[in-house]
Amino acid sequence: MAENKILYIYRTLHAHYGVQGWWPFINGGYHPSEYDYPKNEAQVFEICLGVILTQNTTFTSVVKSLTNLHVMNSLGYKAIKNMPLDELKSAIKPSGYFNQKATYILEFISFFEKLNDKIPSREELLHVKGIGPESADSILLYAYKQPEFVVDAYTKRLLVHVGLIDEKASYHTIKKFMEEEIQEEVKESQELVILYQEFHALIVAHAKLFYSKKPYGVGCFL
DNA sequence: AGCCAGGCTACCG
DNA sequence: CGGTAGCATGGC
Repeated sequence: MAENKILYIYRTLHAHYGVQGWWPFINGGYHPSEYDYPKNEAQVFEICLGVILTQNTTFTSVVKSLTNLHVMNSLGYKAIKNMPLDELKSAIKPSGYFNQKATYILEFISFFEKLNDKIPSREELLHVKGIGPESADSILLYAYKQPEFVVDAYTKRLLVHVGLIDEKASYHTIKKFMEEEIQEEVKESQELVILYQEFHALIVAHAKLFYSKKPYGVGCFL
C-alpha cells in the first residue's frame, strides 16, 4: 500500500534527524528511544510546567527557568504554590511574559491538585486560564501519553509550504487532518502516541532550520 | 538594531 | 465568528 504524504514526511524527517526523544527533563535530559517517561508525578508536573513556560519562547530559555526553580529546590507544584509570587516571577523571568505565566502556573497547579492523578480531558485543560489548544495537546501527548497531535506555528508553515493545507486553516482543521492521515496507517494507540511525540519534535527540529525566517521553506527538502 | 521564539487572553469589528 | 495588540526576555 502506498504511503500517504504525511507519513512520507515523517519517514523523511526521521531518516534525516533521527530520534528526538522529547520531552526533555531537567533531571535526565533527553532520552531517545525510551518511551516510559514520565515515570512519576513530579515528571508529569515538570512537563506541564515546561509546556506553559515554552509558550512563544525557546526551550533553552525554559531550561534556565526550570533550573532556577530546581536550584531553589522548588521544582514541584507544592513548592511553587507556597513560594512568594515575586520569587516565582523572578525564577521564570528568562522565559518571558513572567507576570502572565506566573498566574497561568498557579492556575494550573490548583487544577492539577484536584486531578488526584487522574488524566485530564482536553476540554478540562482548555478551561484552565493559560492553556490553549497547543498547550493542552502538548500536556496530553507528552505528560499523559494520550494520542493528541500537537500543532504549532512550525507545523502550519511546513504544511502550507508543501501545499497540503490552506494558509487560513484553523488549529482544529490542521490537527484533525494530521490525525486522520497518520491513522490511515497507524491504528494502535501506543504506537500512535510515540509517532505523534516524535513527529512534532521532528517538525520543530526541521522547521528551526528552514521555517524560522521568511520566506519560509527555503532549502526545505520535503 | 531588529527580528524571532515549541502561544494565549482580551477585546475589537 | 476571524483578526490583532499586548505580553517580556534572550539569542543571533
